[in-house]
Amino acid sequence: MDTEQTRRPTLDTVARAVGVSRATVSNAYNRPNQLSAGLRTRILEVADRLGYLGPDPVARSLATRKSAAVAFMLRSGLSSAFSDPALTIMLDALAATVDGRDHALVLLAGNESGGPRPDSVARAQADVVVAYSLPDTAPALTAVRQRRLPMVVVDQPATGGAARVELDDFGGTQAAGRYLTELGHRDFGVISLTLQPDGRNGPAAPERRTGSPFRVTRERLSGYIDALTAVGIAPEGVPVWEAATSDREHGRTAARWLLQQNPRPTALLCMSDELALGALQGARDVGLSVPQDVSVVGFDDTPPAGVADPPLTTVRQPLVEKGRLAGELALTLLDGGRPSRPVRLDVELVVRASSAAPIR
Amino acid sequence: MDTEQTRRPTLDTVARAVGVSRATVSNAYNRPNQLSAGLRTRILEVADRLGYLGPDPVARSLATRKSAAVAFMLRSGLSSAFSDPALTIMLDALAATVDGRDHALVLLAGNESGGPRPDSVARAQADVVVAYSLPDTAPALTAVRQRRLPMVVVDQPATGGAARVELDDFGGTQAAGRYLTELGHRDFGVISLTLQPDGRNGPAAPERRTGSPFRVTRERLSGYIDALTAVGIAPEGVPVWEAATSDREHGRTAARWLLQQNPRPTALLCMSDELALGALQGARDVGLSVPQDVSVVGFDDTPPAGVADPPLTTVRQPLVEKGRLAGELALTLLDGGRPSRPVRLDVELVVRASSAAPIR
DNA sequence: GGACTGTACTGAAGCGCTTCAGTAGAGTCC
DNA sequence: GGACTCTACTGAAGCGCTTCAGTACAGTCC
Repeated sequence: MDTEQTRRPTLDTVARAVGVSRATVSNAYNRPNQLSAGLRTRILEVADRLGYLGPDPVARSLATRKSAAVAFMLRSGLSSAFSDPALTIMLDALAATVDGRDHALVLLAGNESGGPRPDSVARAQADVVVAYSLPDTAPALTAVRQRRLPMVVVDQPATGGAARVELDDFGGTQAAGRYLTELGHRDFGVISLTLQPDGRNGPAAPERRTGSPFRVTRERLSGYIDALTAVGIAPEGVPVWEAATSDREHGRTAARWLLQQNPRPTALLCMSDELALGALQGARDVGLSVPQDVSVVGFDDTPPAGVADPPLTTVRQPLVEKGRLAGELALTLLDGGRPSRPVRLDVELVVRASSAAPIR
Repeated sequence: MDTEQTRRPTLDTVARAVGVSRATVSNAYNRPNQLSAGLRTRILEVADRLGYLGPDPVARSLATRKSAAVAFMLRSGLSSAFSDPALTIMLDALAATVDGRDHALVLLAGNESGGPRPDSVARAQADVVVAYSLPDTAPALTAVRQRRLPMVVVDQPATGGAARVELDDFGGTQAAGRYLTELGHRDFGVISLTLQPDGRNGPAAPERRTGSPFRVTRERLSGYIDALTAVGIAPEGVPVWEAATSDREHGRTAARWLLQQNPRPTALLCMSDELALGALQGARDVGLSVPQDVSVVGFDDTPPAGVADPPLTTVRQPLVEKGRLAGELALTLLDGGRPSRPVRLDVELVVRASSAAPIR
């Protein structure tokens, strides 16, 4: 007898209590115009009295094949969503766009392989997924495709009908590189984002630099290299440090190593502001001053770049715009819209005090 | 005929193809030891060939009543999770703790009422929920209780068996206030976090200051007031500005108004670093310098506080520890553990250059 | 060689909901 | 007053999976 008390009420409980069919109770919640206002009120009252909270989300999802959530696939741990400024700003804009759509945001953590495990994708309850800067080879991408979930990809090549927003990464680093060569720099060091999805951290031999599955890394590297070869610098001679993650600690380590090379670089080309900010510290560690002894350029133009000491010369990318666009594309797909042509965003070189002509 | 081709394969499809029962296919995925290794391999092969991705997450959730997700209830929009430094740092630590548990993180956006709408809570697919600094009266809390989901609350009173982690907010602001009175300050202005859940922004009359449903605001205000009354200052005479959200823009506006009051405060007591950072700018706006003309203290000790100009005197709270603890409590509840006694974290006054004795 | 024990697998009953094709009955129309 | 249309509601078939109580059968034991 008492078991009815302890079990959570369901549609059925309410239907029985009111003396109508289950379908009618369902309609009371989902299609108010399918029943008389009076009955509806009565149903809702009884439901309330019984402590029934409305249709169970999971059961509803099963029946409707919708889950009212947007999934976001991260390249690494959940934590990166809250600690990497470039990602945070983008997610912020994405969230703000998707907000008010009554969809929750599901964050899918990635691991070393670059992106979430396929089974956590298979398991995720979402109607649309946004992938951000995963390696082209990420198993997670295949999993999404197999589930036939609509997807928008950011900063990576589109695969099989995904909507895409991307950046002129190449143009950005090329501009930064050219700016430095024009200042007269000839000895460079590169602090790179991950080149290969094996979590390595350290100097990257030339073999490792080609065919990176990370579009962003690939493009940014090509842009820098392009600018250097344009003035006759041989790419193989340029030392590259590959940072396992984009944070200051890795940038610092990288800079310390690069500034020990011979010839010592007079300019450090970084692939993110966080790395560049770390490089600033690294230079200080080895007793060099920026920009007198060494110039440092970053990428992203996140807020810390502007207030760094010295303020960072960097390539500005429209992070907010990127997030907003990704959000809008996700909403379009959610409504059954077809993915439009890839959207490409422009970048802009922002010159500040961390760069100067080399001392002859 | 062809419809079989276009429909997504299910457990049944695979079972039929292999010629075994559905239960056996289910076992192949969930309880490998319940069938022979050979059969299992065969099933997995066929599944793979058919493009079957493994049990559908929603159906599985319905059958098991588990969803492999942790929900986080935000007081305001999704976006605050990525833009408020104090929140970001805590979430980062929480995420890092929960990570590797194969649970996704579901972010539930709040609205003006303070926290998510009850129906979005009712709809959320999660096994445990973490509530952060919601008003005591938040409908979302009731909804969680009705769903009988385990909950851990952070920075708010526990209700009905929730696990809790909280801060010595009172002690923190009391210490900050006392420090300033000891320096000789007697004229104060307070920049407060939201007092009442109606989204108001502006000067807060004394009626509005009592009985705030926000524990954090309540405690921090009491701490400040306590320190002031201790030296004979009447609380009603202290101007308080209530900021609708904790960001710099609001802090700036608040400071401009407070510094126009008569007598002009010689110290601004802020309830967050973001507000204090804005107050720094606000003081500058009206031609006052910090700390010569006016002292400013914050709360949180987020990274920007340390690098502000001038660096901010503030109350440090262990944000990382807070997030980590919340994560661990969530994991405990997830495993069916009972909530332990509330955990209370200590704070510490960090004196930097934004505060000084008033000029006589 | 009969009783017992595993092992490997199956059938069927849910999990809680949505939705579609109806049906009953009241109202409208000429 | 018969044909038609609405409105308000119901019955039942899923959605795709897990799980529990079996069953069948081979192996072990004395």
